[in-house]
Parts: sequence; C-alpha cells; structure tokens
Amino acid sequence: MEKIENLFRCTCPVTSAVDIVGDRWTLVIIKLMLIQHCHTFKDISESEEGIAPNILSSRLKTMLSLDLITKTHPPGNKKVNIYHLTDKGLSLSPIIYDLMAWSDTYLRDDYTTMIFRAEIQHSEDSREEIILKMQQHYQESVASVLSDDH
Amino acid sequence: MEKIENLFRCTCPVTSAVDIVGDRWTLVIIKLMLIQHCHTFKDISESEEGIAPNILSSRLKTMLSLDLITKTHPPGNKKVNIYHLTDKGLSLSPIIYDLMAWSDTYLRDDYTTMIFRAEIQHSEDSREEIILKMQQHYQESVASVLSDDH
DNA sequence: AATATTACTTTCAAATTGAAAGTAATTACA
DNA sequence: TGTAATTACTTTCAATTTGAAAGTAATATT
Repeated sequence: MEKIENLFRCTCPVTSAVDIVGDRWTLVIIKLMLIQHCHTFKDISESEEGIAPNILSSRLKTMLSLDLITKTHPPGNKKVNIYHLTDKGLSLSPIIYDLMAWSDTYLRDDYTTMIFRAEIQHSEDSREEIILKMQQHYQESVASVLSDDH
Repeated sequence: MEKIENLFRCTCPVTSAVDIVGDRWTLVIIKLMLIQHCHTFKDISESEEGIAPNILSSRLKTMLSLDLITKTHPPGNKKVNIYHLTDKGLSLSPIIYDLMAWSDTYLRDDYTTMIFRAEIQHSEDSREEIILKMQQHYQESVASVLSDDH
C-alpha cells in the first residue's frame, strides 16, 4: 500500500496535476471517452491514436486507482467492460477544451492536415457552455450504453 | 530536417497538443517560468521539482525548437542565458491555471501538504482576470531581468 | 591571477514504452 | 450444442526515455 505523497515530486499543485496527467496517454484516453464516446477497451484500442493493448491495460489500471475512471459491465453482459469517467476525471474537461483551442490557434498553421472538431468550431457558445454541453453529451452516452436496451 | 507531421500521432487537435506538452516536464517548466519567475537554467535547476541538468538541457532545446520559449542574454552579460516564454508558450497559461484549480479541488483532500498558491486563493477575480494578471506579472518580470539595471 | 558561477555535456544504469504474439472468458451463430 | 468470433486482456522482449552523478568550458568576480 503506497502513500499518495509518493506519487508527487513536490508540493506545487500544478506539478502534482502534471504527476497525474502529464504523460503521453492519460489525457488522450480521457479525450477519447469524453468527446469520441469510447466506452470500451476495444473502442479505445481501435482509435486513430493506435495505443498498444498492454499500454492501454496499464493506463486504465492506473486511472482506476487514481479514481479518474470506473469500470462496470452493461446489464446482462459479463464480457464487455464499460469504462467511464468519474467526477474527478470529467472535471478535466476544461483542460481537454483548452488543449484543443490551443492547437487550433498555435498548431494549425504548421500542421495543416489536423482535423477540425465540431465541439469548438462554428459555435456561438462560450467556453463554459461548450464544456458543459460536452459533459452533458458524454453523460447521456454513458447512460445509453449502460441502459438495458443497448 | 524533420517534418512537423512526424511529431504527431494522429490528426486530433487534443492529441497533437498532448504530443507537445504531454510529458513530465514541459508544463512544469512553463509553470516555473510563468508563476515562479524562473528565468535562467540555474533558477529552474534549483527549484523544488529537482530536475536533472541533462533533462533540463534537453527539454529547453525541444521547447526552443517548438517555439514555446526563446533564449537571450541580459544586456552586457554573456554568461547568463535568459529563457522566456513566447506568445505560443504564454498561451498555455490557461492550462496551467486549470491544472492548479483541478488539484485544489481533487487532490488536496488526499495530499494535505500540498501548498496553496496565492494566484488562485483569496481572490475575488474571475479565472480570466487571474490568468491575465499572471501573464502581466510575468511579462514585467521578464522586462525587469532584461533591463540594463539588473 | 585565482576562484566562483553559470550553463551546460557525458556516461551509464534504471524505468518506461511499445510492437507482436498469445491466452482466457464470454457471446453469437450454425 | 458445439464451433467460431469477439472482447479484454497478458506475456515477452527490444527500443527509447529518464535520471543520477560526475565532469567540463566559458564567463564573471575578487
């Protein structure tokens, strides 16, 4: 049983957050769940990002232990695991939004084949409204996957 | 000369941003510059985070090549290098703020010795105002270090 | 001229990442 | 009912990244 303190390099809140999400995959997995509604191991595995199954397995375990996600079976199905974001994980959506907005402004000129995401383009909504809608759509999709008639 | 496309795993803006800042050090170094006004190799080296000099050297090179930071000498000093954030780098400050706010909400209960940052506590200002002030204070500190009388 | 400071580089061991193949449990279908 | 397909992994091993420790080179200070 390891102390949570050992996860953290120092006492700075920013650095501690980076200790949790500062790697190649954690925020990408959260984005796949939140925006692309990937709910299963397979969904995430088959994404454009091309994560290897051993890496995905290890990341999901870490994210479970950090309480960023939880794991359930859909009703009446013992085979498929549904992974979904906890409040703690879902509360990282502003960071997902900001990363997307930053790329739009600072990467697109150099990286012309980068796609546009509907979530941020052609919208009259404010940042806060867009984030809220993303979270609501996500919650609905989780409810749908976990409902009896799916 | 490597194509910028090779930096990126796929065409998603969020994932592309993670390809730039998704590691153990980039956002921490930006935070040290932005909030703690670390302007030199030494400043960053001596921080609580304890980054090894070879790692710092390699990160600064990458960040220079990505145009997140630039490098100058203070007037009349050929020894000290001043690293400072470009617009592109400074525009990551909302993410620094969000990480700090997220830690305050979701990490503090488990990690009780984490410090409070004045930037976010006891403030009547909105998120946008806090971010703006952070950026302004940072710019002033850069101007001061690069001025003749320092 | 000697010492201290700043900004690194080099070396090497340890940890992490990732590709490829394999396995085990469950479900769908003939 | 039994065979194939699907889902969710695990195992193995090579490659890359990270990091600790020590060393170096240029500039500044005394």
